[in-house]
Amino acid sequence: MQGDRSHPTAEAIYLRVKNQIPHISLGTIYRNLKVLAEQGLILEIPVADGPARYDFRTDNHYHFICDKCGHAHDIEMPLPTSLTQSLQRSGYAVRTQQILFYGLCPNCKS
Amino acid sequence: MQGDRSHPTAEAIYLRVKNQIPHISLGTIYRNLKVLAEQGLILEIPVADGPARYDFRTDNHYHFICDKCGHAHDIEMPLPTSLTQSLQRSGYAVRTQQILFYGLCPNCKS
DNA sequence: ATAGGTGCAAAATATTTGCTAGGGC
DNA sequence: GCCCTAGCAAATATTTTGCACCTAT
Repeated sequence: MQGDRSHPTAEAIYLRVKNQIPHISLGTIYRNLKVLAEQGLILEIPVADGPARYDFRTDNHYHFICDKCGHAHDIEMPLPTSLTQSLQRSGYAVRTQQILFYGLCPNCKS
Repeated sequence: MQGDRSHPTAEAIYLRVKNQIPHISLGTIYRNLKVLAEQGLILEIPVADGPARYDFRTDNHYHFICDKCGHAHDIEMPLPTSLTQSLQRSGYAVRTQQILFYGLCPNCKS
């Protein structure tokens, strides 16, 4: 699962895990995802008009949510650390950040 | 409402509007917020662990959600347009973007 | 009269929780 | 046995929707 780049919803994870552990329940999935997210081991991505996505990558990167296919793409671009630094100078303690783009992905655009 | 900087939830907006229009319903609030957001006239901000916030500013800016007080602060920093441009060069059609920081705000940090 | 927007309430969706029970030490 | 975690189902939270009605054109 660590190598997963598909940003699945809790539901999708549930279905997948169920193949391995047929009696697992959705509640358990949510419970564990929440704990993992609190620990900072995974990333919870709340999305407009839909269930949250989960990301198993914890290195800083962006996401692009396609309006049409709904797929969440990883965007490989370096984070401008200047933003975080600037915030910290202003007295904010940044725990995590999230940069989200919405629009049409290359596939759906054409 | 246009000058509002408090990033209210639909519920908060409902309560406020109800002062003016006592018989308004929450469903109508949601309905109208959704339309406005689709038109790009307001911004819908999905938040982890809570209801979406709405922002009446449409100029590009960031938000900082405090883990403790839950308040959404406006962060006044210029958007690096290079990111969007880079995405567009890669074939993405960017409709809107959203940069969200989570952590402790200056008030709650101390 | 017709179109568009609304109230109301039910439905749909998403997530959390209480409680009981089972597995590992 | 004790503790931790899970299953299950109910509860909660959030958002959307159907439908009848009202109002302005």
